[in-house]
Amino acid sequence: MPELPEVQTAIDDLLSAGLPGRRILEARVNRPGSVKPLDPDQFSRMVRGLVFRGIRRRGKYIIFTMSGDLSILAHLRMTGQFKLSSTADGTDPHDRVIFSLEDRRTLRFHDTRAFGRLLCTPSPGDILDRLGPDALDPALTPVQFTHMLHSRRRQIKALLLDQGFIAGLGNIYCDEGLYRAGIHPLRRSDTLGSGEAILLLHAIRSVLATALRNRGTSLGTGETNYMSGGKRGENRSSLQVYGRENQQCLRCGSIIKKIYVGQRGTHYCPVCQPDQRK
DNA sequence: AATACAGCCTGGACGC
DNA sequence: TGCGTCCAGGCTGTAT
Repeated sequence: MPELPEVQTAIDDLLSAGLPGRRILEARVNRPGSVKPLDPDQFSRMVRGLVFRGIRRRGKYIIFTMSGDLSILAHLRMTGQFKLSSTADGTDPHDRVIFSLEDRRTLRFHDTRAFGRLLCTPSPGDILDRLGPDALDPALTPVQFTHMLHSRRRQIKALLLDQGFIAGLGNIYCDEGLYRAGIHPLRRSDTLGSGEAILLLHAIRSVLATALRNRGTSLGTGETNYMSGGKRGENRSSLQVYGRENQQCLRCGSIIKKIYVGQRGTHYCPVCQPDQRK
């Protein structure tokens, strides 16, 4: 599932493949829903002739800075991937949007489950300004993070998943961060001591940094599996709780539990993350 | 303000 | 083997 490390890996791969500087000759939208709320013709007309200038990330959004003061915002959601091919390969039914580039390569937005979106806009801030600070933004200090947690009173796991609170975390790295910080996923955010809050931010960043080094987490195989640059991510072996329900905790040997928090599967160790709800 | 839940999708895992 | 059923996930919109 693309979360911050997977999105960053996708960006890094596009950068090293030399996407910046390339011009879009034409865009074909195979699935109208993938460019909503624009309609396919509108989208194609808008991006035709634009040149990729830069690629950045904010939370889980990819921001392609384009010529003409436009941006293309991409959200991969569950199964979105960008594929850059040197030739016009055979058609794939899951290539939702296909960009023909001036250098004869093709950039494909491949998305099995079709949850992902591409948006071309002059004002990406309309969307990005709704996000909280990026989890890896050094401007987010432990002290600020502590204040943020104390100003809300929600279950910590649900809060970390809220992109308007902090941007970039998804289900996997939330569970991993809470585990490493020893915090129960149902703890209310305003009951965390400042020591715990600081530990949590550090744990989250450490989990993300490891995942980034491993090029993200790929789980199963096949169509729904995360890949970038034609390669799987190697982070799965670094996961300590996610997907390990009914297995032993690697730290204390207790059995990892799975519960649901806000309709999301949530994995934790009942001993290492004691329930101290107030 | 927080929570719940449907809806968007479809491959893959599972049970029979 | 082949069918049916359920699940996974991020995010938005609506209702409570």
